[in-house]
Amino acid sequence: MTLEEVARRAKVSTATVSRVLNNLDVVRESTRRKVLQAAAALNYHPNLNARTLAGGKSRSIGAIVSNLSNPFFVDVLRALDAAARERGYDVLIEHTDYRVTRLRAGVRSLIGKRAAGLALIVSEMDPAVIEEIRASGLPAVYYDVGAAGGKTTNIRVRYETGMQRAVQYLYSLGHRRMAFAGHHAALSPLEVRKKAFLAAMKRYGRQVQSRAALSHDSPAGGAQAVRELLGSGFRPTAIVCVNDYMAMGVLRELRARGVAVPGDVSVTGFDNIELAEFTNPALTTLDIPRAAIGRMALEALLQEEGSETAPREVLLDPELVVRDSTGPAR
Amino acid sequence: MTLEEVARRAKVSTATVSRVLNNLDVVRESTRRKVLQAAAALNYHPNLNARTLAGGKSRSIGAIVSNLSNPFFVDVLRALDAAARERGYDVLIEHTDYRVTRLRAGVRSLIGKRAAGLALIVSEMDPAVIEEIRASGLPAVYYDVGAAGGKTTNIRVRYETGMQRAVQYLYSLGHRRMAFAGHHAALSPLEVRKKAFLAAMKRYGRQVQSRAALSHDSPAGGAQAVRELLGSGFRPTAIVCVNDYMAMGVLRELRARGVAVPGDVSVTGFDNIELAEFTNPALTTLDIPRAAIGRMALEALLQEEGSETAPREVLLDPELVVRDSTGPAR
DNA sequence: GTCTTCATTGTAAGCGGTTGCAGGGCTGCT
DNA sequence: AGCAGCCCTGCAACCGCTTACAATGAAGAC
Repeated sequence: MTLEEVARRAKVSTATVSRVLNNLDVVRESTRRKVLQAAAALNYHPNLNARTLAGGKSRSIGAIVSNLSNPFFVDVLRALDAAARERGYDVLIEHTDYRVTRLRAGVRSLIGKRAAGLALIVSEMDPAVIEEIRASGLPAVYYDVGAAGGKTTNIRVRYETGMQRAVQYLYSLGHRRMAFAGHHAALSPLEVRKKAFLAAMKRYGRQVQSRAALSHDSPAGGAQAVRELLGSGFRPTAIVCVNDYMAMGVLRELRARGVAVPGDVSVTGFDNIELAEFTNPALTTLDIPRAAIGRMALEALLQEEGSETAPREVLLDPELVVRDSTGPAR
Repeated sequence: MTLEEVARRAKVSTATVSRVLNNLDVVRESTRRKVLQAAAALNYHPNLNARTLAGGKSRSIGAIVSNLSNPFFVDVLRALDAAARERGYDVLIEHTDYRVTRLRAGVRSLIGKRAAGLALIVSEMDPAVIEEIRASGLPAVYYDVGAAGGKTTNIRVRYETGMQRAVQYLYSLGHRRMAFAGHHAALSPLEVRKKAFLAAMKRYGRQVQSRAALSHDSPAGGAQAVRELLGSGFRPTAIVCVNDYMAMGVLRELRARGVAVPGDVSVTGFDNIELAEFTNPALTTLDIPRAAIGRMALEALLQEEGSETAPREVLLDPELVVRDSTGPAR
């Protein structure tokens, strides 16, 4: 089915059909109905590829996340999607599984599809990719990984602040041996979180001991990290996790080993995903406003388009949410 | 950047550039290099819209799921994506939040983008949508909601079998008062699962009592269902959940009310998502081969394309996975 | 009744690629 | 030297839709 066939059937020109389909009000009501009827009768679906080609602009924005299985990313995505939908855009979702090659491929694909803007909510990054995006001229917003110049907005979370809050809280509960359970990601924010953790530890100097174990971003990875941690002989009284998703595995593994939480070991997460409230015990964590991030990302992208003054940099402070996975050190 | 600019810079025709970019081996090596160099220098990204328009065929397949927050859907999506990627396709992800209007919109969008095929992994459905897809002529695969005719493949899970296994297992543990915690979905498979549960119950006739509570698909919804269930005075010794995702909320709410699992009440889930293993207690559930579903969906779509004989109907049997959330009735 | 104006609709030139067909340059053969 | 034949390229039509501009006809102005 093409525009032309519809036009033929409605006995009008393709231009008119196009006008009707795009709600240009210049069309006479009777003509409009005729066209709509013809389109319906033919089960006509406008070719969106042709549309954006001819129109020059696209109504979709591209979003790339690292891991669709980690609810954090999905939450941001959903907010982004909802906001986009409100403005008449749809979003093309791409995911990388933390691999830079896939990041690059995703970006290329999105640019190739001529997305109206790019949202990179990823932990891995590569300068070349940033440069490629900049050169493409597309408005972009980066979460955590900073990028400068061009139509770029950065949304970042002050992990140092967050980690400090967590560590300080644990310290105040008497914890002096703390471990970090994270995962390898080419760059921030995981690296950042780990560094933030170490920095927070450093403030206490010799008073506290710490140690870090890295695995992959999943509950299984969290469990693995615990095994590594405990296997090493280091006996932490608290484990700070890079995120809630991994923390779920940390909790399970501790339980499996007969370690009571928070009796023997306290555990904290990061992100405050919905599930953090449903673990047993409920997880103490640091809240990041995921919905706001998604919304802001979209705003930023469309604003750039309108060339209004967009906030080039947004900073968010994680809030400590105390639940049941933390308690006084034994 | 357009093909033409690259051509100009490389001092060749657009046809040649196109050939190079598409790896048509007829091009002389030296020319090829020249073109590639020009393209790189210009940070050229082929316009995929123009490409599919001109080429007539697209390299992306569309996938629609009901709820991105429910890991079940994400798991099949990932498998689908991986399989697609292997064949040189990418997948356009659409999600509906269980709303038929969004389903319809998603399908239209996907057809408009001229996806090479459609995978509908959704719980809600509408005959009109099925008809629209059929009329579009696109190969499609449906998970659970059956559709007939056209280039259609159905993948379905024998919920009756699964539910029977769960109920029978619970029955053998002495349970006689069982409840079902599910959620409203316009159609299958939720309705199907509920019906399957009721059917399984019916086999025991008067010997067992049952009751169902419906909320929305989330841990919070599961908690809500428990509140409704217990608030009604019905005191089940076992709660069968429509899926693991909701079961997580069921577990939490029971705990919050001081109900021991499985001491006082046994709980079963459905799907066997990764997290089922990480709940406390670990969840007894019914396994559905999500990865296989994703893979099969893709195979089916591409097979249709090649017009080979594709299995029109695939049936899967859920396996009972016993963990720690079930035990003898009190 | 004639001319201007406005509301509608049509014409046709792209948008950025792909691809069938034609053509130019070389090679090898007689 | 002359010619067939193969490589490699270029030409140009077309994919389906948007949109600037032209054209049509009816209504209003004088």
